[in-house]
Amino acid sequence: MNFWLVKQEPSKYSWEQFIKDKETYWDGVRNYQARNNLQTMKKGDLLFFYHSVIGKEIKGVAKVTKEAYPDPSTDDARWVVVNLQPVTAFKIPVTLDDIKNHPELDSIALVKQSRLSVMPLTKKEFKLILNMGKTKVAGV
DNA sequence: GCCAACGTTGGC
DNA sequence: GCCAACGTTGGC
Repeated sequence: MNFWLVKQEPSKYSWEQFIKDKETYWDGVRNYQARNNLQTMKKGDLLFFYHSVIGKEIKGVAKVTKEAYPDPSTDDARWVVVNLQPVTAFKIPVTLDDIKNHPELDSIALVKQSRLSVMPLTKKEFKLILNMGKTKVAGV
């Protein structure tokens, strides 16, 4: 299993909306590096959902329910989406500051590559952040 | 194929 | 709301 972090501005698509929808496809990625990460995702992989710009915090955990397929929001064959379902909300949101202040997390892509919207995490990093959110997920 | 111009993202 | 960083585009 692989671990990921995806970003979205809550004014565009929020965690709260995601919970209401129960499932969504992650569209609008128009960056090759992010796209390549989407294509690498496997069903059952776990992701953190991060709110950029407003909040700047990780809100919860989601899982991949369908692997990459062509983005229905464009005719351009280069872009893909995956389907995601919410798994659990964090008891405590983990902020960008929390991550920057953690010695083992201050060099992850979220901090170093602020414009990348889909990025991989190691299992160790995933566990650390999960603990900071006071949240548990089966199998991690 | 280089690189200047431009557009977008996202932290501040 | 500003602007730095960075990715993309297009002229040469």
